[in-house]
Amino acid sequence: MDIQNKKLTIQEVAKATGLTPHTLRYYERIGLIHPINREENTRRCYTMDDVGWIEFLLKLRATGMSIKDMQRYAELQRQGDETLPERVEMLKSLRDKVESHIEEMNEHLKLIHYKIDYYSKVVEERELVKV
Amino acid sequence: MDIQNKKLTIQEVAKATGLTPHTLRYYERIGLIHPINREENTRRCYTMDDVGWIEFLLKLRATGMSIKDMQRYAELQRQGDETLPERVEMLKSLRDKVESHIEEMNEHLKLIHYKIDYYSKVVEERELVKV
DNA sequence: GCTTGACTTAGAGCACACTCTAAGATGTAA
DNA sequence: TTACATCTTAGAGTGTGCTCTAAGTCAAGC
Repeated sequence: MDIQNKKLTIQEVAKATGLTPHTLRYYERIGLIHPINREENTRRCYTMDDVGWIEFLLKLRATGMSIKDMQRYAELQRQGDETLPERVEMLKSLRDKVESHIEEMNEHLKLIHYKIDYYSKVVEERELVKV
Repeated sequence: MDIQNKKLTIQEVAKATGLTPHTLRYYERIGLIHPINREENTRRCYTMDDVGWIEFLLKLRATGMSIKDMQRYAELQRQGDETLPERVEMLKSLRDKVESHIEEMNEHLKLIHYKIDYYSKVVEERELVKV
């Protein structure tokens, strides 16, 4: 069988994505994932495309996008190419948010470095006094 | 009155820090802030030092430190200089977490940039076909 | 003196994002 | 065939971090 057409069980997708079967069904229920095909029986049969989409979702999630916004994005995706401009706008807004978040983290990092250095020196001096 | 010794009401601290009075009381209740002095009556009287501590807390929070860890840090801070080594360890662990978080965000940012470019080109081509 | 508004507390309620339970159906191995 | 694991659903429960409510006290302005 073509590896691209390989069908996967919910367990296999869970293992591949790091999500639990519970969470995969939850994401489908709330519309983050389109209704997965059921082949032969009532059980879900995922494709590699589905896994790709879930991995993209996880990246959106990791950047701090809310479920609400991911639902909107998923809905647009299902509506087809007509919605590309709106999706680009969403991605641009996300890009700006992530960029300013990174800037903020870099600022906080400076303070953390400063505190580590300063406190380390104080500890050193206290050690010297003891000896 | 010396500006450093200026006493502040909960409203003033709320305005200065961006937290609400509710949240300020909550943070005190759970030990993120030491019990604030009550002068003349039962009402809280904050000092500039208190505001400085709260601002530091907000930076810890912004880096994703949990309330539980902030409680631990606050407790150590109140115990004095003996706990400096443990606080340095906490800060080092936070530094590592923030650094790898920033790295991850930069990776995600690349994908977002790529998608924006790719989709923008697709949209452009669709526009050309229409005209 | 009275109203208005800010303060106090303990504790309830909320939004988010899962995470799990219960009860039943179905597939797989011995 | 029997046992057991895994699947299904709807819906309840959980952890985190607030956020608000209720009921009462207090102080300042009209």
